[in-house]
Amino acid sequence: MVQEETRKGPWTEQEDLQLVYFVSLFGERRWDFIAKVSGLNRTGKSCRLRWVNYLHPGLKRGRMTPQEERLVLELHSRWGNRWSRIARKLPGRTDNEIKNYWRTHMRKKAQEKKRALLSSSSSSTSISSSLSLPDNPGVNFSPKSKSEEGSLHDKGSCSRDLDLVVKAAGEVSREEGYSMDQIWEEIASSEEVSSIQGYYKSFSPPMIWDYCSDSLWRSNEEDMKMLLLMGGGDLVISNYGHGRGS
DNA sequence: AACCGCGACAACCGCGAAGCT
DNA sequence: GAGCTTCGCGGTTGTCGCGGT
Repeated sequence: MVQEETRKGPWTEQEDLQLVYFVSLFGERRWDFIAKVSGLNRTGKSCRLRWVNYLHPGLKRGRMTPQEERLVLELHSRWGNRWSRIARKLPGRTDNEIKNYWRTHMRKKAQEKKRALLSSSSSSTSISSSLSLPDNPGVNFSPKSKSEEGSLHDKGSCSRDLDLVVKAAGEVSREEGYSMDQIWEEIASSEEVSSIQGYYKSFSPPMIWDYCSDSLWRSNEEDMKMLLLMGGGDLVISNYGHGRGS
């Protein structure tokens, strides 16, 4: 038995096309089955992810709007890292997208706070010693990349409540180590208190995510088959957008 | 022009829950 | 009820493009 190795990495347009077609035939379930019969050399898991995060009709692409940003902050302060739950309240956005946004956004905030803290307490060594500066390797900030270590040269603006939270976080971290995520959580919850009150009450978007999945797609099924037969994949995929710069 | 830092996004992995036999 | 399979979630890593130096 010579089994081809399962493909990993970026999806090609052809793979997207195949996946879209087979999901249209069999629906959004039995991903292992779809992976098998489609001839895609992918795991069911990978197929599902690709569909949910990229190929699903009705996905919004592009930057988050200010409303969406506020809603993410609000919901995160309520539910924590329940990304899928948060995503259900943002039609067209995926949990992955929100998660990525959150990490980027909060990382930036945390870095700004760290810098603010350092500049405001340069005379005191107690707080700066709690942060994971290059010369303080013992503290659990666990940066995954150079970018997370933060540059000391940039300037950032910030609010008072954030200062308090990060200061408090610094106190704790001195005691026993404190993860970046925990600090971000604190930052977010303080932001929510200061700036987002009442927003959620006035914003309750329709849950199109809940009903768009099958019905929307099915209307295109015949078109899809035609395009496959005609070799018109480029057209279809361009409608979904494909990777960067589409 | 080359390099670097950073943001944005895609994709993988591990684990637990849910569903099925 | 046990064992197995499938699915979904959250965390993490990798890659690419862009702007600044």
